[in-house]
Amino acid sequence: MNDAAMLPLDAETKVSERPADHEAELRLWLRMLTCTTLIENEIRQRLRTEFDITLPRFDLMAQLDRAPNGMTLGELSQRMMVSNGNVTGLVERLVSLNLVERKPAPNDRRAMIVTLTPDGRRTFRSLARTHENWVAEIFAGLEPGEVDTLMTLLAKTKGSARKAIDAENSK
Amino acid sequence: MNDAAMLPLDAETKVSERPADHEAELRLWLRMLTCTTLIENEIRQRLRTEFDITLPRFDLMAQLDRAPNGMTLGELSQRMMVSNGNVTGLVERLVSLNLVERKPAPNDRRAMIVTLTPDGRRTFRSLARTHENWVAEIFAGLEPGEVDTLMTLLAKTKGSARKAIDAENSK
DNA sequence: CGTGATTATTTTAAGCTTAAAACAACTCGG
DNA sequence: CCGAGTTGTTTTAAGCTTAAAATAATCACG
Repeated sequence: MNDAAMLPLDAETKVSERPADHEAELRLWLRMLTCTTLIENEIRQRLRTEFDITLPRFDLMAQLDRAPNGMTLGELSQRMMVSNGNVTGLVERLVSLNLVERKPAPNDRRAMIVTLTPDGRRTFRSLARTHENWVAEIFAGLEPGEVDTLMTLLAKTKGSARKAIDAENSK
Repeated sequence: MNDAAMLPLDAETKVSERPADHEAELRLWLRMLTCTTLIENEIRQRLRTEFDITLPRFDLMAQLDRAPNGMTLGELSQRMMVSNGNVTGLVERLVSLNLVERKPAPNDRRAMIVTLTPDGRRTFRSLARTHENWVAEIFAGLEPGEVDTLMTLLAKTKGSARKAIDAENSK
């Protein structure tokens, strides 16, 4: 079945040097990406057509909603997994819509603290309720047990990925 | 524990109208997104620093590599799940690098067929080998059985999402 | 045939995103 | 206390991405 199984591999041969025998992982990655993109595109489109807001703006507001005292731009960038400059621009646009506020941090003159405005919080909470229902509908075909299994396996995947990334970064 | 459990819900109340009792699905979606973004960012960065190519260009070439006779721009756009205009631009840039070729379709004067150039195919195949090893390392922490389970559950998730999307689109 | 709807692509404007460089403020060891 | 290195943010240039409108060719069907 598997080409690799037929090769007389030295026990010391590193995974990364073996010829193409990682199809299962590659197919898994592609499926994961397809699945995520499919859902993400749908949510993006619904946010736009039903609420006239972009997905990145929604995501940024979601982060702030969980942080009662606001967050610095750097924290936002880390949690959203996007670059610093990206957050600068997003915040600017949200400030101009009066959905978030940006004020200097009390203890560090370099940092800015971003918070939702009352209007922003009200708006986000309303969007979030609908958004949660969309997600529920999208995942409605899974049994509760399957949801749990996916949670666990994705947590494990994340751990595995982190490990590979850290190994690469410490080279 | 759950606010919703304390409300006197009518048995007829639709799922989509109940207050927030879909936390499990929402958390699953966020974890899926985090996991995918983590891996995607890493692959994007490696492609850039090690091969000086962007992820979208790599993805486009990957599609073409699987289609010996090339594909139209529309097919590319559908398979990559991006807009038509996006593909137009990507192909232009890849043509200017001599990695892909664009020629009129024989049977339809509206359509253009895109193929890898010999140079493009050689380049892609080389990148793809390394890419596959990266993916294998990233998923190395999963047992083969776990990979299978994930494949199955993601397929089911995709089906569930498709169903929800189609339902929405046919309204 | 001809015409109205559909399909394939490109164009446009706006916004998103990154990497890298620049700048300012902070930290800490000498 | 001061300078080197670090950290937080912004700026820049390039590329990615979308939605919507425009163009052009095909198709269906009366």
